[in-house]
Amino acid sequence: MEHKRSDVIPKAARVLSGAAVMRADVTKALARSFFEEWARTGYAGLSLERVARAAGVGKAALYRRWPDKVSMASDLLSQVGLTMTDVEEHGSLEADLQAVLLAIRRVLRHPKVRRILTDLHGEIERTPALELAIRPFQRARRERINGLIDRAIERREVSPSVDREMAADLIAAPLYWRIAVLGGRSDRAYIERLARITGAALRANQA
Amino acid sequence: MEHKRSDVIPKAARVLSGAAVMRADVTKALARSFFEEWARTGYAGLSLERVARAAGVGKAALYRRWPDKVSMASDLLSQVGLTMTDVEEHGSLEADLQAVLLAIRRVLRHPKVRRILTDLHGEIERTPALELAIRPFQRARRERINGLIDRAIERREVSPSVDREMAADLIAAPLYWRIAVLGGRSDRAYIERLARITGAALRANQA
DNA sequence: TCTATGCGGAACGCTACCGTTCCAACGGAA
DNA sequence: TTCCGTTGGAACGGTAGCGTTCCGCATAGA
Repeated sequence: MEHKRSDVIPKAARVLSGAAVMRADVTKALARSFFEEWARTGYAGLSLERVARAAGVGKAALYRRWPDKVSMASDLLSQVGLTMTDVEEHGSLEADLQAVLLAIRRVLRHPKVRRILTDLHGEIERTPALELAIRPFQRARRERINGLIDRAIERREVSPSVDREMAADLIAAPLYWRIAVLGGRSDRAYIERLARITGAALRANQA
Repeated sequence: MEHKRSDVIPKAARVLSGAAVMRADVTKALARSFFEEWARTGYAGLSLERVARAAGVGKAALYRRWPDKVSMASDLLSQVGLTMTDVEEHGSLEADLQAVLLAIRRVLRHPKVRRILTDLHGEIERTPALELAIRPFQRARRERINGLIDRAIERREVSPSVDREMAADLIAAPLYWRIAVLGGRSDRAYIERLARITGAALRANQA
């Protein structure tokens, strides 16, 4: 937060120094090993000493970049690319839904992402600073779903008085529950049917 | 598992001993403080030393009952009452749904339950033994939903070829997501609308 | 009353992580 | 080529939990 990387290494240092800048490969190795350890041990069990060791890096190099665990987590999370390029328009509510569900599944399929995400959801109540770090992700998902609903309203597939908040819950929750919480499978047929049924729910969703 | 309380204190000891049995009030204090600490620090950060201290009890008293953390957690979880008395029949699919949703909300409203549950879902991937301990709860929820669907089929409200697995996901997930993951509210109106919309989804759910 | 056992409390040795500090060595910009 | 900050590595004192062991006391059944 107040100790982002840019604070630790003021620009002046890069410009004025007649010598080395912090090595990008070391930073990358630390970030990689941070998420690796997070998935393995959970946030609470995460040891910065082990992170540095696993990265093949001295502890000093880590503490020179981030002052503590929560700053490191927030900073790294905020740098994860929001690969939200798709503004899908697939012709119908069900087709749009299926595209969104497939996108969610694509993310939740990575075991590391799945573990970090469930762990994060439990940890946020204990470490509120982490909530700020995932706000952008929540907003991104929300906007994506809002776009989907806007198009459905234009097509007169759902009522303009639809409850968007509930719609967001209806779309994201069942798949998250199935994959991340229950550890279950979700093949193509499951996604297709879930899209169809969620579509029916949204058509019935009006204030 | 292999170290349940009944193993640690064989019946013979109670019968043959000319003296004291382990005190129930101490056991109860330990159980209480175990869940308290769990909600506060998370499973990974849970220290048995702190549990004993908070219970006003010596560490020896704790280790005399359970050999380690995971045994204690499994044993205590298995003793939590499954308050599943209600076999609700409320006349319609939507009314039954609303009753189930209200029951779920009643559980998730307790902050301690909510914290332990989200923490548990994250921890299970790391500590598979915990999964066995919550199987009974999952089964109970599943049977409850199965009963609801059976009645809906009898009333010809949903197709007999309904996908029960998906139905279970559709019913439980959105409310869990909203309350436990997002930390959001869920007033009476929300529950009523969610019941109505979920009903529409189930009516559309057929193979 | 006698007696066996659980009781709280304290201490044991061990391991691990924190956050800091020092060092000699390396390497890129001027 | 010079020079200066980053590098990996090691060590620091401090905190904390684990799982065990030992006390002297309290207690409840025979």
